[in-house]
Amino acid sequence: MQELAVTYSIGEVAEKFDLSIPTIRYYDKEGLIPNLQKNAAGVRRFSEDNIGTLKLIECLKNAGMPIKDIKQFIQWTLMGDDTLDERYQMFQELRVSVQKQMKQMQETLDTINFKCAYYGKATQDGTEKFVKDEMHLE
Amino acid sequence: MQELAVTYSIGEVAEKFDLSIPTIRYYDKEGLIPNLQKNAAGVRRFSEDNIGTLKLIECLKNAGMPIKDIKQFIQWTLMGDDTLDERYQMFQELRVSVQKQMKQMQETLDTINFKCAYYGKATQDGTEKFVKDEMHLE
DNA sequence: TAATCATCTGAACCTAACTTTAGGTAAAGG
DNA sequence: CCTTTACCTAAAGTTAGGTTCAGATGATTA
Repeated sequence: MQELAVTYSIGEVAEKFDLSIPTIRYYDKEGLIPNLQKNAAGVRRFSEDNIGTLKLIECLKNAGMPIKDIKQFIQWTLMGDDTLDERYQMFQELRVSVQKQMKQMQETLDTINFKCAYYGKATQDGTEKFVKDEMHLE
Repeated sequence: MQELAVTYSIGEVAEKFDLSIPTIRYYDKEGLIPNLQKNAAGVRRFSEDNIGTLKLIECLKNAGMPIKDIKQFIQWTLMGDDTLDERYQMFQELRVSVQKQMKQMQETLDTINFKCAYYGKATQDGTEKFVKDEMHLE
């Protein structure tokens, strides 16, 4: 019984993740995509597993994690069950960090909303003069 | 009647905003802090107004705005009421961008929470084997 | 008076994360 | 058979956002 393994070209993957082809090659060179196979001609073929790794990489990048830390995490996954504690701790710290970032971003959004109201009024008035006084002294 | 103007040294400001002194000088050099005065000896003295500008700079940085765009905004504020439309539009676009970032960060947090649960179980088991199957099939 | 601070300037340096360049290979279409 | 397309490598280049360095100044403390 044969396994029919679906794979993707680097171009397809780039499209899928909205990353440039050189970026994906760079991630590969950095060791972020383990077990990435190449065909006889040396062309990369991405498995579903590799796609999963890339999804996780994108998640960690969004969390603000630097490439070298992502690399460290990938190394840990390759080392098996001995590194479960490190990985668990990493995600717990990451959670705290992301929660902090979200709180901060909410404050940022509040300020921006205030500024939108401020400039909305100011553009209506055609000047900052009135809104400036209004909003500063109660 | 004299105004007694409270001012701060660069060291105090650095402390207050948790920025390095060179970073603040760099912002000044980039023109991000208009009307920043220096005393007779050439030493910067930060007014409440300058502090307000720095607060806004921090907000815009948190929103992911690059320094050159922040600079552009500061230029606009210096040009007066003629640039109200530009500033209003900038903040409206920034709002959309930050809302998008927050949504993305929530998804990131969801993934991280899942991973925390996954590795919590795995560390208890001492192996990924069980939790891997459990969480993938069903 | 001497030394220690905190500050200054201009210029060089640094790091992360890519991007670009140059030159080359393999398969598919006309 | 020729050309276009999609891919390859290694190495150099780029950009943002600072940081570090070298040498100088002025105010305070021992």
